[in-house]
Amino acid sequence: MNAEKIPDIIIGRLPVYLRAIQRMADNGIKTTSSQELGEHVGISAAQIRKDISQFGEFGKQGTGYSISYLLDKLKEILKVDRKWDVALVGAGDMGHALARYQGFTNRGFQIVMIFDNSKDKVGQKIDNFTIEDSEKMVERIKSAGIKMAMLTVPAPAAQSVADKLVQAGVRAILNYAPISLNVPNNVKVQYIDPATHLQRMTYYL
Amino acid sequence: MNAEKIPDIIIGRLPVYLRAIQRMADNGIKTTSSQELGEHVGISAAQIRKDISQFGEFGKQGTGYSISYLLDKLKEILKVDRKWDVALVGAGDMGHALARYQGFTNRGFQIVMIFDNSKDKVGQKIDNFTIEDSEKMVERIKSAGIKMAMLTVPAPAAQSVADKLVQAGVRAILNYAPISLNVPNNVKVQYIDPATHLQRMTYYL
DNA sequence: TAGATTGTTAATCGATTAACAATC
DNA sequence: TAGATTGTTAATCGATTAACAATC
Repeated sequence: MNAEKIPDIIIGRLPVYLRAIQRMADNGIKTTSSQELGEHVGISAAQIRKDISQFGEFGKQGTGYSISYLLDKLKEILKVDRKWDVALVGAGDMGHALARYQGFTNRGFQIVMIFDNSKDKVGQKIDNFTIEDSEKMVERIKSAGIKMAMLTVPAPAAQSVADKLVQAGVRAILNYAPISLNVPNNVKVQYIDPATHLQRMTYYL
Repeated sequence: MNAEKIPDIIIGRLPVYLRAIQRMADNGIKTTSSQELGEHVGISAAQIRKDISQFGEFGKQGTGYSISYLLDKLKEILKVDRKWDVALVGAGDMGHALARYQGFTNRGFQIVMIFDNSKDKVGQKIDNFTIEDSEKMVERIKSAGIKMAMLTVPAPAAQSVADKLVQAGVRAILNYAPISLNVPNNVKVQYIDPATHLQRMTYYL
């Protein structure tokens, strides 16, 4: 493991490699090469080798990478060799879809709390979860030591909820609200805004 | 308008600028500066000026940018000064959430068809939409001339559905399935995979 | 006018690619 | 061994930043 700072852009590609390697593992494949992996994810073989080699020598000349070994290493690097508790804020349609999404559990995450500020929704159930009152959010997150949250509230509420999440000790926010969030440097935000993503493609049509 | 090729990375930032400018317009603000806009979106003022100036001289020295003018120009550049028809494939929880999402219509998009391959779901309604049979998808999309699609099918089905979308003439796919898609060069794909996005942040925790 | 802010240039910084010795 | 493929270096390419003349 290298002590120098790894660029964000490399960290951003690792989950894509991990996803592809996991899929190969699920298909019973035992080894792969930077070339083959590159074809799967649409990235050059040279870049994949360079990215991976930032963290150690995980391959073997002549034969490539052991899938199970690389899988373990990538999970370890990304710290998804454990399961992170995640709070979900906003129990609208998108919140419901995420609460019921089956794809988190194999990939290092589990939703453990759902909040909403509507008195109608508080107390209702989504599968096994009971929607809790946003008023108790800071306290609940803080005492549970939760570091990650997903934000599916309307845009006008998003910044003030984000502020509360930060106050509660959350360090990583997956933001579904269509607005840029202002957070301290030590807090990470990832944005998912379907309209923004669509707008990144229309230019080329 | 500049004839040279604009880098993808710049095109990718424009929707973020557009979103912020739209918000300022909604708040009744009339002008802004590269500095102010930069603070809102977390990008340096120099970069914003450079990005915008690729497409023309939209600002005024001393006073900055007219919000309404910049709004119009950004929409025009991104081709969201019109409304794009979008097909939605996969009527699971995520498909339902997108079908009911209110955030597309002001931003240049409208879902016009929803497909699923489950015989149970075909014929059911989501708000005003009737879920259609995937078997008719290629024909329906082709005859309607639809160029954009959102993919919310399970990962194992995603590639084959993407192939059909391409065959139907779709040129832009917003892919919610947790898998890298293989498409021709003239087809754009954007990826939304919440687990991948979360995994981009755990490294820093 | 004086102050503010653009658009743009040049310098810096960072990322990607090509190439190949090392070696499995 | 011969063939394949890594890890790494150096070269190239591209993106960001700093600085400032132009000008509103």
